[in-house]
Amino acid sequence: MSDPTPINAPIGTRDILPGESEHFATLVATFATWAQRYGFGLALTPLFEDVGVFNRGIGEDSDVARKEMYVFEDRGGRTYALRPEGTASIVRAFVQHHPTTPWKVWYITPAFRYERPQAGRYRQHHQLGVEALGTDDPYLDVEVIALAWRFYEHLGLRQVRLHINSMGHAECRAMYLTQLSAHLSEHSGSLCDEHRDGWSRNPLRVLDCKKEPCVAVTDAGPMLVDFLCEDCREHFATVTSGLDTIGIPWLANPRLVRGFDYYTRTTFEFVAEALGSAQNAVGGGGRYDKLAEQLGGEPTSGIGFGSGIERLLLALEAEKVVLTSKGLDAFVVDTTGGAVALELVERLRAAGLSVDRSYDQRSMKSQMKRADRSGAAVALLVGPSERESGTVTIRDLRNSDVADRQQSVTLADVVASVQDYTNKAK
RNA sequence: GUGGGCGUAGCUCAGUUGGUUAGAGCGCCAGGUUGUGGUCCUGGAGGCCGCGGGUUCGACCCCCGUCGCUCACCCCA
Repeated sequence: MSDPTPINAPIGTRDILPGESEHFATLVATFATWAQRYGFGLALTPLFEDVGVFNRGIGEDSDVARKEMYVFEDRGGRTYALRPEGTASIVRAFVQHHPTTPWKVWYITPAFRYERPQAGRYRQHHQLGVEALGTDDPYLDVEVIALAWRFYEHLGLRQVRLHINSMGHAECRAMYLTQLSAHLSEHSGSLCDEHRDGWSRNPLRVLDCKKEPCVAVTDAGPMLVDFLCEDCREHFATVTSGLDTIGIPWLANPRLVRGFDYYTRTTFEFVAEALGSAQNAVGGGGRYDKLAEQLGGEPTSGIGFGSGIERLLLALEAEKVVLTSKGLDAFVVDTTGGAVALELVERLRAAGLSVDRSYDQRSMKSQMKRADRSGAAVALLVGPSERESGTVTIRDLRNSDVADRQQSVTLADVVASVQDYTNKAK
C-alpha cells in the first residue's frame, strides 16, 4: 500500500529554506519598495494561462515556446501552460481589464522552463519585474531601466553592466531582416554546425550565437542600428541620453536581440560580470509595441523588465555581498518548566519584538547554547530564584567584553529593557 | 535534446593491489561547571557505502544496468 521511499523535489527545482530564504525575502522586499517608489502597483496573475498567451506573445519559433514550456491539458480539455516568463500574462490581464493608462505594475512569480538544469538555471525559478503599458514615451524606457539599475545598486551589486540596443519597429526590422537573410544565405556554409541549416527559421538568433564562425559572418554583415528609421533612431537617442542625464552607464550592444519575438525598439540586458558562467544575465527586458495586439487587444505600447531572483542571489554571492535581515531580539531561557517562558514570549511578541524560546525542559547550558545559536541579541533567564522574585535576568549575548553583561529587571520592565538593548544595538 | 563528472554519517569529504569491527572534520546530544552561550576537554548517538544484478572464497572498491545529483553545450533569468 504505502511506499516508504522518500520523494525528492522534481529535477531542476529546489527548496529555499531558512538560512537562504532570508536573502530571498530581503531581496523581494527591497524590490517592492523600489517599484512603489517608481509608481508601480502589484499585479498578481495566474500561474498558468491558456497556452496561446505565451505562444502568441513570445513567438512560436522561440526556443521557449518550441520545447521549454510545461504544457498540460486540464480535465475539461483546455490546453494550459505554466508561465515561462512574466510579461505575457501581464499584457493578457491588461487586454482583459482595460485599465486606464499609463498602467504601471510590478510582479513576483515563479517561472517554469523545461530544460536541463545547470548552474544558475532551473526548471522553476523566480522572477520579479515591472511592466508599463499605454505610452511609447522614451522617458518611460529610461525609468524602467533606472528602476532596475537602482534596485541592483541598492542591493549592493557593483559589477553589473547594462547592455542596450534597439530592435526598431516592425518596418525597420523587416527591412533589416531581408538584408540579414540575404547575407546569411550567401555565407550559410560558413556558419556554425547548428545554424548552417537552421538559420532561416529565425535569422536574428544567429546574431546571438557566440560561436566563432557565426560571429565572423554576422560581424561582416548588416547591423540593425543602420536600418533604424528616423523615429526609432530618435527614440533610441532619447533613451540613451536620458540614461546619461541621470548617471546610469550603458553599453551599446548591436548584437543584443534577446529570446522573445515580441520585442521592438529598446531592448536591454543586465549582465553580472562577477558570474563567470554563461548564465550571467541577471535581468533583461525591452519594449513590446505589438504584444497587446497579438493578444487580441487594441494596439498598445509597453515596456518592462524581468530579473531572475536565483541569478541575483548568485551574483550577490559572487560579489560577496551579504543581505542582512533582522535577527531575533531575545531568546527566553526558562529552567523552571517552561510556563513562565510561555507568558514572557507572548508579552514580548505583542510588543513587536522577535522572540523565541527553547522547549523540552532542557538544561540551562543547553538552552543557553540554543540562545547563542539563535543569534538573539539578549537571553532572558528565568530560573527558580527569578520566578520566586518575579524578575528576569537579561544577559547580553553580543557584547562579550563589557563588564555588566547581566542585569535583573522586574517582569513589568522586561519589555522596555529589551527594547533598550535592541535600540542600542542599532 | 547532446556530452563529461560524481553518488560513503545531518553536512563536507577520506577509504590502501578487492580482505575480517567503514573513518575524519563540522554539526547534533550529554558531561566537565547540580544557574549561564560563544573557546577548550571528554564521551555518545547517527551508515541497506543511491538502487538492482553480475564477477569472486570474499565487493564501498571491479563489470553491467538503473535512478539521482552536478557541470557544460544549446537557450535563457
